[in-house]
Amino acid sequence: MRADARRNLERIRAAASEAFAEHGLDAPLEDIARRAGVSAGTIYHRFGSREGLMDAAVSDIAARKLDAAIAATTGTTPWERFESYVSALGEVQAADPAFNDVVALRYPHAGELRSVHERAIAQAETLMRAAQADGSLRPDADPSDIGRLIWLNAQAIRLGGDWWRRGLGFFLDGLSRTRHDQ
Amino acid sequence: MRADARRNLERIRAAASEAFAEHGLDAPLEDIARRAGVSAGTIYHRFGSREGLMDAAVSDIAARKLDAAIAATTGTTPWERFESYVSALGEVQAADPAFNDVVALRYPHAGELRSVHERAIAQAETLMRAAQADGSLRPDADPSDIGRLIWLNAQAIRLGGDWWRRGLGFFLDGLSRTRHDQ
DNA sequence: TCTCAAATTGAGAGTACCTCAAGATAGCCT
DNA sequence: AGGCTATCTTGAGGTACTCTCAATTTGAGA
Repeated sequence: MRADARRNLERIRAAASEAFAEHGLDAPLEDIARRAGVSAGTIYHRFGSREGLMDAAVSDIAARKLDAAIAATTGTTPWERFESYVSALGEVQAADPAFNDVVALRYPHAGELRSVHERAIAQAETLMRAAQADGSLRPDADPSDIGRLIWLNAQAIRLGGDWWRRGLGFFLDGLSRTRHDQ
Repeated sequence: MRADARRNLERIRAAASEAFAEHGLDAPLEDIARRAGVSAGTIYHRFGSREGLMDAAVSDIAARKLDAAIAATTGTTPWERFESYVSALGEVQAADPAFNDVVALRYPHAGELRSVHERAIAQAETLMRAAQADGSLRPDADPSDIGRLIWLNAQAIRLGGDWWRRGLGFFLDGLSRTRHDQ
């Protein structure tokens, strides 16, 4: 790759990271092109598509943020770990609109982002199964439910504000085993 | 109003009702104009804005559907009535994308639609307070939570499929008092 | 310095929103 | 019946965005 091309590639990547972090993955490519001092055509030439740019600009950061959420998971019981992970993930989502869009799989054709999404869900499924085996999570919940719950939580986060924490709380209470013992 | 104008108005209203019912309130106005055999400009001249058209084409139907959901509410206990209403509303939302958009307040500037939305939420709040007074709904839930819960449920319905019923079930279980007695 | 592969541009086609000046016409009035 | 005008409709045009591609510019090796 020519030196000027490499330079532009980096500037585009940097501009895209900023724009996506500020406005989520919907940020107009024309804005990104302007910030990078190139024309929109250059972005398509380099990255092929909007999804290609997102993969290049966001997937590393997103993967690291997911790792951070996994690492932030605490708790002594399986249920606590499950709850802790989903909440920690939500906090990261709330702090970064682009990451929230990744978790919500807003752009399913961005392959790298899709991997991050899938890993986020898989982690939740693992913790969910453990909590279920332990008896602290209702047995009639299916692991496939957790992907949808996380998607829904992403929508609540998109709403803005803090309410999502309450909403998630209700959801988690609904998933817990306790009330079904009756 | 001139006879030709009245004729066009009716055709536009009919085309809009159809298009909105099929595709939700996002249906392109240009499609509606084509179906009605007029140009898009005519719609703006008549209805002022997209919101004006939605009010004219959808609010009556939406109000009637809301009435039907309220009427479909059954149950002997306050909790049952609350649960029944939210579910019945969801069924109507799932059957009509435009009504779902009304409930979700996708277009807050459409005044008539906003009224329907507000009435839908107010009804839920009333039933919620009754269930709370009765002790069957957790006391730390706030009536303002129900508007958000219904909004979230509308997003789940927009996802498509049947899953929303499960999601709503988890939510309602989370709202119920039982597990908090411990 | 010359050359050409690589890189970039910007115009253009497509989608949708909304506006407005100009042209078409319904229907009252004579 | 025919003319007049207020009413109505049109379609082109501006905005914002996506994506493509032919034409042009430029880096850097020979």
